[in-house]
Amino acid sequence: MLLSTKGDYGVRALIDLAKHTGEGPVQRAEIARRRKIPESYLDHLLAQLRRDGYLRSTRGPGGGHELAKEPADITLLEVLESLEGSLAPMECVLEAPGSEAGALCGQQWVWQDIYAHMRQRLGETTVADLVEHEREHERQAAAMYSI
Amino acid sequence: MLLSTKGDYGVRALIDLAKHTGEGPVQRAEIARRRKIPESYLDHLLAQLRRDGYLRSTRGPGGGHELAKEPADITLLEVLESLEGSLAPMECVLEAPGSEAGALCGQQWVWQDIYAHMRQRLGETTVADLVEHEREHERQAAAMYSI
DNA sequence: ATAATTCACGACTAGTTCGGTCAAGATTGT
DNA sequence: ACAATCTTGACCGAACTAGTCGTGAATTAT
Repeated sequence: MLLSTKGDYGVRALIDLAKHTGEGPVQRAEIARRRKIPESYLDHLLAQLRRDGYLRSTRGPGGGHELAKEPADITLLEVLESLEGSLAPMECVLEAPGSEAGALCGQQWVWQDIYAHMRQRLGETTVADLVEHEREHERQAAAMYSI
Repeated sequence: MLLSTKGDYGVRALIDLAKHTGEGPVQRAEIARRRKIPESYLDHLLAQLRRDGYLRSTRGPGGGHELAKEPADITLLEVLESLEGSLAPMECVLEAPGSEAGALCGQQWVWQDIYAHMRQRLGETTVADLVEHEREHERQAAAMYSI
């Protein structure tokens, strides 16, 4: 797996926060319950996201977490790289294309192509898109149920 | 990283064998030296590739390893999945698109798209292509040197 | 003041994977 | 017999994963 649960859970949390913008701070426990994330683990991910400026937190009763940016201004690429580090699929894609290490690898050119496509897709997808997709999914589920 | 050194080294070994088809068995030590792979580690990778039918080995003096298939009939996809297991970039891409786990994930649709593209590219690239690319690289390097 | 609520931060842990090494054995050529 | 070569499995340290837990700090309600 390229992504660990960090990238999965962290994005889930951002989606949850994006869906509740303008309703005041959302508590960790709520996010954890709704998105099925162990609460004490979510802690670390929220801390990371806060350090990188994606959300701000307030303590005390009525406190919680809020997005610090517009959902449409947060790309999947930047969030995942914040949570997971580099998304390079293999070591040698990070080497220069003409380098000795790149040539020794033998599959560098294939993976650099795949990596570029991956970053393109992740870079053009925002948290707002993810929320929109989820809302669409909910509408379809509701329609099914009403039949 | 999605790929460990297994996928890297294993493919290097296949490229090396493909380049020496028709010259009789190639020894482990030769491959290890040319491709900069720890020999006793390469051992395991050759064993895996043999089990999956990509090469055959002969023991004793003059023994070594040979490809069991045409280089053009070995795709990068199958080799890497043999060496690394599933290349799924995250857990939820393996869930059904409409499932509960898929919906909970939130980014499933994006990654299924990326995964499909990745498999497409890897599936249409063969060991023969990798060898050809390497030969092209060598020609260019030789041209540079002759100036 | 003080109690209750909520986040903040770091220590700790069990389990797994990574990237190997090493030793003992099997097989074959000379 | 002996040397070259592959075969197999045991073993190992370091790093990473996916958490838990405890203490403390900030804020609000009473």
